[in-house]
Amino acid sequence: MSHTPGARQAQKQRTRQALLDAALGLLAEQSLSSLGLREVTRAAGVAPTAFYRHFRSTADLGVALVGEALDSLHAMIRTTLSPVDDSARRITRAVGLVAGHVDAHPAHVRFVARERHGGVQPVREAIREQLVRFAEEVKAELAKDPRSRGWSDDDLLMLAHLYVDQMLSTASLFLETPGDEPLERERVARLAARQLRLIGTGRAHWLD
Amino acid sequence: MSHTPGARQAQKQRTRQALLDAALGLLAEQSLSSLGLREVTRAAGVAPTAFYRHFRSTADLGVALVGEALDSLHAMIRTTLSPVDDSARRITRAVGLVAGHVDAHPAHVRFVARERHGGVQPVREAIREQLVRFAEEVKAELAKDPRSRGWSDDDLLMLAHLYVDQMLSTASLFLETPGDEPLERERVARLAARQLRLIGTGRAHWLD
DNA sequence: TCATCCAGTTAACAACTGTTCTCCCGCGGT
DNA sequence: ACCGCGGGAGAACAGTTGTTAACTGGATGA
Repeated sequence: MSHTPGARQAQKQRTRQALLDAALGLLAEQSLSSLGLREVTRAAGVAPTAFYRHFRSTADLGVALVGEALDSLHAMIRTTLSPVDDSARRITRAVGLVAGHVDAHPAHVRFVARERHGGVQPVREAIREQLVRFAEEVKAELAKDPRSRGWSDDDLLMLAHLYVDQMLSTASLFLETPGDEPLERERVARLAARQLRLIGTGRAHWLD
Repeated sequence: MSHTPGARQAQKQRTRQALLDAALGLLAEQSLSSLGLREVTRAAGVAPTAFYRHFRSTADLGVALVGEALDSLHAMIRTTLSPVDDSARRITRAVGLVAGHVDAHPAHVRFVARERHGGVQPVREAIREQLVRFAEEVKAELAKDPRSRGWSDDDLLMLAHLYVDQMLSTASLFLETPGDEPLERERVARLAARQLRLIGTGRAHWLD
């Protein structure tokens, strides 16, 4: 019907996205290593064999999901980053950003937390690689802070990893608390804020 | 009375242990949610139907594994606990204990790290419950320290959770570094030591 | 306009899964 | 010495799995 260039590839990427979305949905209640090829195609509404047009295996699909999930995390890290200091107001703002991201992309957060130590090696490596990149980005931002004067590169990277791990841990904690329990959410938020404050305190006196 | 040392029940627990060990071995390269009943019995050298004499499902077996794995972690936490202070010597000792435990029980560490956020809800809850118990134990030990004077119970628990998470993170990091790379191991050990030192520094100035 | 390409389909394969029933046989209590 | 309990084996069940092959039909490029 339409000779518009790209309608072909557009449809292909559409079903590819349908497969990714279907998989992400199914991964809410299982791990990637138990995700079946047919299961995914069934949920996506396509024939089993169509899967091979996009991915070699479910592990391959998992690696693609890592990119998707970490892209959304990337945006949050950026916004969480700029105000990295100990001011109580900014810490609570950072925790709020994490909470908001968990609300906006719960499946992505769950996927990363679950498969970071999961049973599929290529996916583990892909996640680790991305988290290292994040830590380096955080380190670069920390280096700009006047408070980092006198810090070695290694120590800055160490602190960056600590922040990244803490953020992921907090996100996973938010994920586990049901959304209809605002008082529990507040408890988690205050716990995370205090942990960030303690790390910040350690940072302030690191060179003593 | 059923206090009979019975060769009967002894054999039963023997095959039960064989199932647990076989499962733990298989879980080195996959997640619990993809672990098959027949797969386990095959590796254990028993008939598939024998499985039901001990567990209702693989998820049930997973919960049993949590107990086993966390028992071994428990012992390490205890020994790591007593010298919780900032002396560089004791920190490196604690890190060494973690490294030693990973060497002694790699499968247990891997299982806990993997299934803590894994796809089987009952197992996740069992792990979380045990980790909460650990944190409370750590908190109790921290409370004995004269340095904790003036700390609120909530803050002590917060710090305890931070220590537990940090220990698990370190253990998982050791697990991922191949054992035949002593220089990489040393790098991980020093990273963990510095992170502990930073937390300890924050602790020392918490009440400022 | 027409031949080509290629995402998606249908059909079929052997292999594997969890679960039920039936049977076996050695230990434990009497 | 006997019988019953119960851990384990064996066979069979209907479903599901990943993967290959041959096919269809609409978009694509000359």
